Amino acid sequence: MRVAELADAVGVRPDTVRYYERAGLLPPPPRSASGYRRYPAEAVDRLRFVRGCQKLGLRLKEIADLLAVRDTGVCPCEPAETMLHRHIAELDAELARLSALRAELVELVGGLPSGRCPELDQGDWCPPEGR
Amino acid sequence: MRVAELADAVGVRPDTVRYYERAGLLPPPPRSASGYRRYPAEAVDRLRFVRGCQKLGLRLKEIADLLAVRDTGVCPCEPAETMLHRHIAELDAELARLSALRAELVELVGGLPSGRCPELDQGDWCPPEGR
DNA sequence: CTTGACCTTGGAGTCCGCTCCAAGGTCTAC
DNA sequence: GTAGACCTTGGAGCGGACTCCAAGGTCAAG
Repeated sequence: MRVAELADAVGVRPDTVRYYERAGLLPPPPRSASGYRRYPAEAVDRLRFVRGCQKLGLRLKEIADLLAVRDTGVCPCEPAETMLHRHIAELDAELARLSALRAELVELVGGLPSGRCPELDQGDWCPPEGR
Repeated sequence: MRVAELADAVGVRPDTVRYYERAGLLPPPPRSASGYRRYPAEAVDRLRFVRGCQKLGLRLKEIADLLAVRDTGVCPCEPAETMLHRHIAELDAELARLSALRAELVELVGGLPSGRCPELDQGDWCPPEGR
């Protein structure tokens, strides 16, 4: 299959497929006589693996590491587990941060219409009045 | 005050202050005879306003918009309220997304050690076995 | 045989908020 | 008067994952 066919099969753009190749996620495929990339059917699986991992929040570098293990013929479950545990911890931290931020924003806008402009901990909302 | 003094007063780097100036968040200050930036005391307030807004998750462009209103002498509460409401909605969406992702990861790692490698919705975890 | 859709490449641009650099000038304390 | 800490500028680099470009080559349909 050509690059656009592979891309279509997984719902990405041809540029993205070529980018993954440059990034080392997809092996350079064989070429037709005229230099076109000709992908074997397994390329679809591999590309789907990449997209699946991305949906889980893994970065391309991490996916590349998993694929490197997978390419030795070993299931990358073990490194994946460590990786996913770390990601869960990161998510927890991010969720806590965003929740706290949300609470702060809600409190702030809750006070806004009531009358006077608030002051942030630092920095006046209102312009200095002619001082 | 000099740029490093202003920066120290608010806990940022001199480069950041100059960056904010280039970005239109801080007005170009008067210069000393030798070309050094000489900030008036009010610059501290303005810089603190910027950092306070950033802590709330506003982007520099948005802060610039608020400051543009503030610079007309009007309190930017009204645009800020609209902006903050939008940010709360964005936070809600992001919190929902991350929560769902976390649940998915937890489910996935929960099943991992039990025995066999899972398959993602798309893309095998395990390498193709000699097919 | 022409049209138009595909393909190739390397490199640049995007967003965001810095952060760092080099090469030069200035200011302060001793 | 000199060391060393500051200041100036424009521009590049970073991270992350693309996305787009130009200039050229290829291929299938009509």
